[in-house]
Amino acid sequence: MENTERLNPQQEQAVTAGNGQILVIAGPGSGKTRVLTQRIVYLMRTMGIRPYNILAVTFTNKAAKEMVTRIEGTLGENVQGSMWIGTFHSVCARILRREAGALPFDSNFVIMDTDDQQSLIKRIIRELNIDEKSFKPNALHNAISNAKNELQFPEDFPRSNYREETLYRVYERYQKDLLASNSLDFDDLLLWTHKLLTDNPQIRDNYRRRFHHILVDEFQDTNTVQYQLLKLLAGPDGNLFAVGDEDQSIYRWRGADYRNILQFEKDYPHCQKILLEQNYRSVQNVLDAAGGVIDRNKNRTPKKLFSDRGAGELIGLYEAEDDRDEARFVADTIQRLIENGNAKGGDFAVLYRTNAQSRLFEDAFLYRGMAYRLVGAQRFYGRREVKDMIAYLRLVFNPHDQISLTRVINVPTRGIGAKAQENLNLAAYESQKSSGAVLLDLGRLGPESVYWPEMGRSALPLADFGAKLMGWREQMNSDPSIVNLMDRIIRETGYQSWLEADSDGEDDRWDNVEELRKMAYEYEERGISEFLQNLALVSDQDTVSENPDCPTLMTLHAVKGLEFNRVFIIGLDDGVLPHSRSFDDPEEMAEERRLFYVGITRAKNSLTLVRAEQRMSYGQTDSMIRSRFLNDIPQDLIRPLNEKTSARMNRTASQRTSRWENSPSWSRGMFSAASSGTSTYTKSSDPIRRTGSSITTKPPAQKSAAKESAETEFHALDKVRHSSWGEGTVLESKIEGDDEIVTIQFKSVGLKKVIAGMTKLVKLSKPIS
DNA sequence: GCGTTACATATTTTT
DNA sequence: TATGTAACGC
Repeated sequence: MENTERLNPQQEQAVTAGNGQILVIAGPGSGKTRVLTQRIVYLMRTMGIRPYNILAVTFTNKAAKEMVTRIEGTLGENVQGSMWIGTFHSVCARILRREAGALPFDSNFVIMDTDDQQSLIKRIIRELNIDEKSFKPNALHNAISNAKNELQFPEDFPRSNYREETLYRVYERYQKDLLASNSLDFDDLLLWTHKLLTDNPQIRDNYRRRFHHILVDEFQDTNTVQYQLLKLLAGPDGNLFAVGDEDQSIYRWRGADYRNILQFEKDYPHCQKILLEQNYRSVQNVLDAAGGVIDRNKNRTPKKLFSDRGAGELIGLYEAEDDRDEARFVADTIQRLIENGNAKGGDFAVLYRTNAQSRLFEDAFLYRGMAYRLVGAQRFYGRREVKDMIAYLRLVFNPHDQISLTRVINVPTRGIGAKAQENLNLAAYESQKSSGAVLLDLGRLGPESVYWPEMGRSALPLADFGAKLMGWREQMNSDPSIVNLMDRIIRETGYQSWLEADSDGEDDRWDNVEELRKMAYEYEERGISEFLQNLALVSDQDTVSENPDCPTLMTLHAVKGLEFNRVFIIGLDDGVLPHSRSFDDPEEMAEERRLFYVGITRAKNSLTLVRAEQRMSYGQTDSMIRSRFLNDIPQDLIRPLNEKTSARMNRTASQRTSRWENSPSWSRGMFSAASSGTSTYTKSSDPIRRTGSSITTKPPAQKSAAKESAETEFHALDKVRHSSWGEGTVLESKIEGDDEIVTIQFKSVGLKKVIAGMTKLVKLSKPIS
């Protein structure tokens, strides 16, 4: 985003708005982050607010980090210690740990992630003898999550029919089990904080007094609890600065409700509403296309995005014969532009509705030997091997953690099967202890343990594992190093060789464990407790390089907040882009539209839309009709790409597939509504979930090409002086948007990132000694 | 326990 | 198609 220029009048108005409630509707690319950070700077510099009195809430760690970087870069002072900037979840976790005295759990609670929740629910279903056919774990999980988002504890949950009664029983048990392991799930963090602040007015008032100014990012994505929390913290007359955009709300299915924006205006009738419509990212054609699509939605603040970047190219539209042709077209186009020297790999993003769509594109890129980056569904922390190691550490830290125990008790397999676990759990239940406690008893006393006889044949392997667990606990207590503990666990369980033997074809699984080991290393000083506490709240995006020099493949959801020079949106077919699951619900259709809108507005200079007449889904070829959303783009902005590309493609013999080689007339005109209108649309285009790596760059050989188009003023190893942090050495400097972000190792305060130009940064001619 | 097979099931995933 | 898993037999 530009930043050397002055704020535009609306931005200025937002930044310098006085006290009270401010609602900033920030269109895509309108300098939202800048307004937010400048606002904080303004509060501190001009209004004299202490950082201690400011709370800024975001949805992602990345956004929080970015804000810290920018604020510190601008102010030239450290605010991280005093100002609270973080995600809803991390802020709540922090509050809960501070106030645990008033809560039914310990301050060192552990946060369960989605997988943990899922397996816990599965176990409960089995234990309560509930019919697994009519109550799917996923559905139950959703029901519980929704209940929590709507501020319902089990006792508040409706029980007016059999179904609800069953849900209630699972929910109640689920909550009980979580507390028994001193664990909270993501939703609990918000729910318990809400309860804490509601039940304890004096605690609530403490926080109200502290947070004079509350700022929220991505306000359209708040759910009920989150919005209620904000209101609790701000109070009826508080200073609440909310930035959002109804049009970019794409997480409805997770409880997000963009109508909180409307609600905000009702709840705070005196609020100031400011509209940011000037776009600094895209050319006007892209914005007009986006406007055409989004204007059809109701319940929104009408906006007219404008840009001074010129009209730019027309929006390309390619109607492929089938999905392979679709991938082929995109890969060829990208390859051509790169080879011509007209673009760099990093300029491109290929966006799609569902992860399954990435497959053909991966094939196409691999076939051409082109590097690409896949931002995938499978998260780093969701990987089995990573989760296993975390579960081990959690179990050592807290042997009563039943969920972790269940996860690793027989991984790698050590002769503790279903029967043995049953015995163990039963004995625990009967003696009113946790399974972990019984296990430790067996480990310590062996055959002398009172539990030994009832374990039957499984006594030995159980005692053996118990003894190991005991050893690890001793290790943890005598040696604070997490890495040493991890290494010992790996050694004594033979985890590495088991993993390597077990993983068929997947070569990078051990790498993931090593990656976790690295992360643990960073926590050596803070200790295992903090490591475990933070683990679930850390997103893996933080560990990934920002701009690789290659095209990125990702879902429309994942691209939110990013921008690319050239964007391809693929799969513009009814049933894929408005996804067929959304057909019967107008709200869902509106969200599909927003999703498309978000995709379009990622493009800075060039946007190409692609669809396919036929697609393969579940081994079946379906005829598709063009997405209804295409009709909402002003038609004079669209340039059909078919004929041209067809001519070129016929010359590229080596890349043909036999399929379209013989195809009679695959090249269609721009609007093939007539031909496709006759085709039958068969419903299922539901894709399959890919289990891939979270964020992968392939082929690895081309992974880390060092580039940076624009020239940086500072370079690695430059010695510099900063107005308040003193002297330091530049480690890295790179252009992000229009900012130059300089990473500096300061003698006084260590590693910091600074925005050149925002702060006085003087190059020292002579090296500092 | 482990390996096989049959079977249903298949958006999106900030924390 | 392709994947995760439940059920079965060794």
